[in-house]
Formats: sequence, structure tokens, C-alpha cells
Amino acid sequence: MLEIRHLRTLSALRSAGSLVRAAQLLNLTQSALSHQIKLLEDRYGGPLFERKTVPIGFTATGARLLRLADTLLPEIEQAERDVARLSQGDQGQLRVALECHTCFDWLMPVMDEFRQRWPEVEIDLVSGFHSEPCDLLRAGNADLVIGSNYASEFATFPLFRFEILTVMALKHKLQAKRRLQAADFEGETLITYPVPEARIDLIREVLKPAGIHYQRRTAELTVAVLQLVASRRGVAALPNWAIKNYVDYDYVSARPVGDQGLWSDLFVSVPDALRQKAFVLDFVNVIREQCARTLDGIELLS
Amino acid sequence: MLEIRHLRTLSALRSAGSLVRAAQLLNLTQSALSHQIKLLEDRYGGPLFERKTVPIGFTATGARLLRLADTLLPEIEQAERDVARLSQGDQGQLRVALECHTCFDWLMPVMDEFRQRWPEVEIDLVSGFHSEPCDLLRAGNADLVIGSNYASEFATFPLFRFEILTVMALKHKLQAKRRLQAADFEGETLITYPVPEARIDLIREVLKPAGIHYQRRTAELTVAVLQLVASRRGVAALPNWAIKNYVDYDYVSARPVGDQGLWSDLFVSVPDALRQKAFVLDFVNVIREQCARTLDGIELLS
DNA sequence: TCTTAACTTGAAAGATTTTCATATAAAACC
DNA sequence: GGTTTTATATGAAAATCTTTCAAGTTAAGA
Repeated sequence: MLEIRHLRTLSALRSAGSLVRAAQLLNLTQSALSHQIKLLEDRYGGPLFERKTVPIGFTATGARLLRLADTLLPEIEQAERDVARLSQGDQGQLRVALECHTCFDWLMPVMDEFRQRWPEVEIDLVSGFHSEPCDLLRAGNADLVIGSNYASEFATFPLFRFEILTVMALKHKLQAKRRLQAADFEGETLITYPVPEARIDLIREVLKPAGIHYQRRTAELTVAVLQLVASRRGVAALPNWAIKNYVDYDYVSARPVGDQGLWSDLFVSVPDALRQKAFVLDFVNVIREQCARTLDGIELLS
Repeated sequence: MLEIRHLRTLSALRSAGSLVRAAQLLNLTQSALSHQIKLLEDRYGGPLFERKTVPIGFTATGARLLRLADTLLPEIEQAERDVARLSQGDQGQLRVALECHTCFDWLMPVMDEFRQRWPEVEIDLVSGFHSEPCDLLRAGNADLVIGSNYASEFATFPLFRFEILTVMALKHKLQAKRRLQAADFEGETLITYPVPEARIDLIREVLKPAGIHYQRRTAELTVAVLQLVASRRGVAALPNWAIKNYVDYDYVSARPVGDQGLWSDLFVSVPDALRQKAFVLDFVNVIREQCARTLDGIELLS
């Protein structure tokens, strides 16, 4: 019998373009999806999509079911939000603090979508820069932090993992190397956001441990950082998704750091009082879904 | 996680008015539904309906989910019909023959609904009266028979069971009895449809075995039979659902026959070639659903 | 007060779904 | 042209979820 689960699978299959990647989206194995699809195909008496083409192509039957999914899934989500509103009376506020500066880049569209879904919840960015956003939570000056380190006193929800690349001007001397090592940064100028050194992964994880000397120069916005980099004032360490376009259009070039690359995991943290709130869970969902769709080269966590 | 199954349960719960009867509709135990609902209530954090009132009343949460069911279930059925059309190319014809005369009463709205759902299928009633409708199937002059006896050579699908009551004029002498026995019919005139005696349950099952003498008089339409009964020309044996209104408005009165009552089961029979056709299965569904909704005092089979 | 009808509940049984381990097959790479 | 890599399939075992069974509870009605 057709179930909502199957519609989600089809929908994921379209976004992902293959069974393997769809399985990751759904936190299932590829085998599970293969079995699921086989069941549907038995039931409907024919294949739902062509395999082994990238991306897969849906058959007429598959496309019709996909259209059903497109109709049903948003209705279901809407209904579940309505139910949450009914039972939790969800007016509330959500003051969001960011640990990771670059996250501004995707946060605005996420907040727009969230406002549509939860008109009664007042969502705002906590402005100004803070050495330790979790302190804002403790002090009750923020309700939710998006960041990579999380204190066990808060409820946390995994978002995604991404690689931090070193960005440099075209024809920079380090461009010759495929991967950069700590020693390569000796004497370089780092362009960073204006935050403490401890909050800059490249410094904390790589340069400090290796005792490398470097200069720092700061800029507030990602574009400003990139301008400085492009005009040869220094190098920067930024998320792959934040710089993809600039690299693709040969404005700057990027190299991984160390043998494994430098990776960062993002989480949402909220005080325990908010952990059950439907609008908080949905905020996390909106982030995960929009980022998975919009940002290249990230991996959803958990 | 919410599944389509749950929406069907809620929908059945509304039609049925209680868990016990909803369970019958769905061919599940009442306990299964109780567990199902409990799961939903845990998930949504509150009751979905008030118990132990007849009929049950839905809470705001329950009503919202029910509204979701009302949106989703028809979409799903539509999509599945579309898929069946895609894979089976279902233009076809469906010549329907009736064994049970009274069934005309509900067949017309069923056929209307069916024509909406399957515009490419030409559905028609095989007109004229036939001693044995199954012969029409064998001869290839009909595609589907609705009747109570079924030959094993055909694929059959259960519809419903109903009680056949004896109908008599008000103040008829037999009205004094709560239940009629074979001997009570001695010397009476039976008003029947113009079909062979073997096809009239009361005669075949009760009067013949007991060797009772009776007269017969025939009429083609149910209203005509009832007119004759009301004007004291004789008694008739008709399905409970066919006469309910006439009894309720004191136009005639009705009594069960024998200690168990006289019951009849209805089936759909089709030749093997049609048994898999989606439009045939859906025709059966439309009958079952519409009759369950419209006809009083029937029991869905299987 | 006893009976009945409607629902709940915990444990066992039954189904279904998922994973694991492995197979196959096409495409990409050297 | 062979070797890897990538994508999917499959059977059996494991895990999970759903349903049934067998009482148990509760409220209304006789």
C-alpha cells in the first residue's frame, strides 16, 4: 500500500538524482530505498524511473506519483504546523545568534521562509558581535545559536558539515600546491571576520598548534574579505559553499588545508525550555532543507 | 510518523462514529485502532476525539487532521487511477448484468460516479431480463454480474450482506407476529419481480423446502411491488435497505423471516480476463463505498 | 447493582521495513 | 583493455512497527 514514506522517497530521489544520495538525505541505506522502490514498482506494474543515468529520469508513472508527492507533502507539513499551533499556542519569539559569520549568507532566505510558516513567531537576528554566542543564551539575550561548538547544557540539533578552504588571489604563490600545510602560512596575512582567534578554525586547529606566525586583517562581510583576498592583501579561510561562485568564475582560487581537509560541523543550540517547541524543530528543518538544496558541497549531519 | 493509514483510520472513524465500527470498516480489530490513535495522540500531544459519546466528537486537532485526510485521500485515489490508466491503457467496456432486481435502486448513482472516474471506460447495463445472468458472462454478452450466487469459473469480489424482510400492508394479519415462519405464508399471494422461482430467495430457501402453497403476482419495479403490497394484493420479500423509508413512514410494515432471518450476500463476478483490471477493482470499490454510506442495515463482506 | 458497550493496555504474534553482505553491471580512469 | 569506481539489486538476518489476543477499566443504562 502506498504510504507517505514512499512519496518522501520519490521526492528525495528527484532532489538527489540517485538512490545513493537520496538514501543519505533520508538517513536510510541505499538498499532500503531499492527495496521500497521495488515494492512500488510491483504494485504499479512498471518501473518508476530509469536507473544509471545521471540524474535519473522518471517514467510517466513515476512522474505522476511525484506530482502526487508535490501536492501531498506540503499539505501534510501545513497540517502538522497547524496542529502544533493548536496544541502549543505557538506565539513566541526566536532571537537567533550566529557564531559563524558566513552563515548570514544563507540565513536571510531561511528566515523569510520561516516567517511565512510561523507568522505568530517573531524571529530576529541578535545583532552586534559577541565573543561567545552561547553566553547570549545563558544570559537570556538570545533563544537560539547557530554554531559549531556546543555546550552540553543546551539542546542541540545537527545541521550540516562543510569544508573550509583557503582562498587566495589568482597566481598566488601557494596556488601551486594542491593542498596547503600549516607551514605554508608562515608570514602570510589572514583576512578574517572581526572575531577572537579562538573562533577561527584555521587558527585554532592548524596555525596555533603548529606555532606559525601570521598577520591578521579583518573585514565584516564575506564579499569584503574576498575583495581583499583578490587584491592580494592576504589569504582567507572560508566555507566551500560560500566561495564556490567566486572560484567558478576565476575571481579567486581555493585550496584544501591539511591531508584530511579542515571540516566544520554546524549545530543549532537552544535552551532546554525550547527544545520541544514545534517552531524550533521546524526552524531546524527549514535550515537543513534549504541549505541542502542551495549550498553546494555540504553534507547533512546525523 | 503520520502515514496515509492513519488518515484512513480517522476518516473511517468519522463515518463509523465509533472505534468498534471503524475497525469493522477497515477490517482491523478495535484494539489496533486504539493503538494507532494512541500513537497519533502521543505524537501530536493531545486527544484527537472524545470517547464514549455517540457519535464521537473530534477535537480541534482531530478535525484538522481529518481535513487533511479529506484533501489527501481523494488526491491519492485520483493519482492511483491515473497510474493504472498509464500502465494498462484502460479504455474498455463494462457491460453490467444484475441478478438482483432491487439493485437498480443503488446502481445508478454508482454508475454515475464510475463514469466520472473512468471516462474512457464505457459502462452500460445489460437490459432485458435473463434467467441466469452468469450465462451472459459465459456467452460474452456481459462483462460483469452483480448477484448472490457465483460460479467458481469467474473471479468474484464480495460486496455486502443484507437481510430480506417480508413486507405487508399495514394491519395485515401477519403483522401480529414478530417473526414469520414458512407456514405463515400458506395461501398468501407473493408479489415478486418477473424472474424464475429459483431466483427468489424466500421461495427457494423457505417456501419450497417446507412445501407451502402460495400464489404469485409480478411487477417490474420496486415501487410497483410496494404499491401492490400496500393495496393488499399480497406480500413481498425485499431487502431491508430497499424498504426502510416506506416502513419508517408507515406506508407498509416489515417482518423478518425464520429464526435467523433470511440473509443474502452480494458479489461481483467477472471473467478471469478482467480480474486484474484497475477499473474493475475500482468499480467494486465504488459500490462498496457508496452502499456502505447510503444503504441502511447492510454489512460489508470480507 | 449488574450488565453492556466502548475503549485501553501490555504482551505475544505477525508483518513489514531496514540493514548487512554481497552480487552485478555500467561507466570512468589509467 | 583491464582495473577502479559508481550505482543499483538481492537474499537473508535483524530490527522495527503493527496487529491481535486476552484481560482490564469506565461510564451509562437496565
